[in-house]
Amino acid sequence: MRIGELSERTGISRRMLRYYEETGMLIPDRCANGYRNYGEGSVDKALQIRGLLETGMPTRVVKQVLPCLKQLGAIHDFDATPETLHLLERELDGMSERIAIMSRNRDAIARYLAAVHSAQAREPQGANA
DNA sequence: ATTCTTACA
DNA sequence: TGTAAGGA
Repeated sequence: MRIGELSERTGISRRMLRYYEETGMLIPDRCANGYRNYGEGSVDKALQIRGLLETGMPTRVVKQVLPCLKQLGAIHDFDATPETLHLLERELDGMSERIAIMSRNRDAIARYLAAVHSAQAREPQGANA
């Protein structure tokens, strides 16, 4: 399939799909006319890449770790290099740290919202902006 | 109509 | 990341 179809099927912009290729995370083959030609497996791969990227993992790491992951994010590669293993250990720490930060902000926002709701419940007339 | 590359905002 | 330019 060409880039347009993959984009529609994954919700990932054409721009980002080309970026995935540029960074070596998802490399399609080319048709005679120069158009990118993606295989069916590209749908899952693209989604997997986006998921990893959203955890804050840098593209260079995603590129290196992609062949060690399975569709849903489960590990299936038992012969990962020692370097990759170490890289993953560092990523795990980074992810934990980001999760901690997000948790703090989530709680802060939840408390703020609870306070607002509580105020509204007691002062229904509040005609603010 | 769709894609391609390069480059700028 | 989006968008524009200039081609195929």
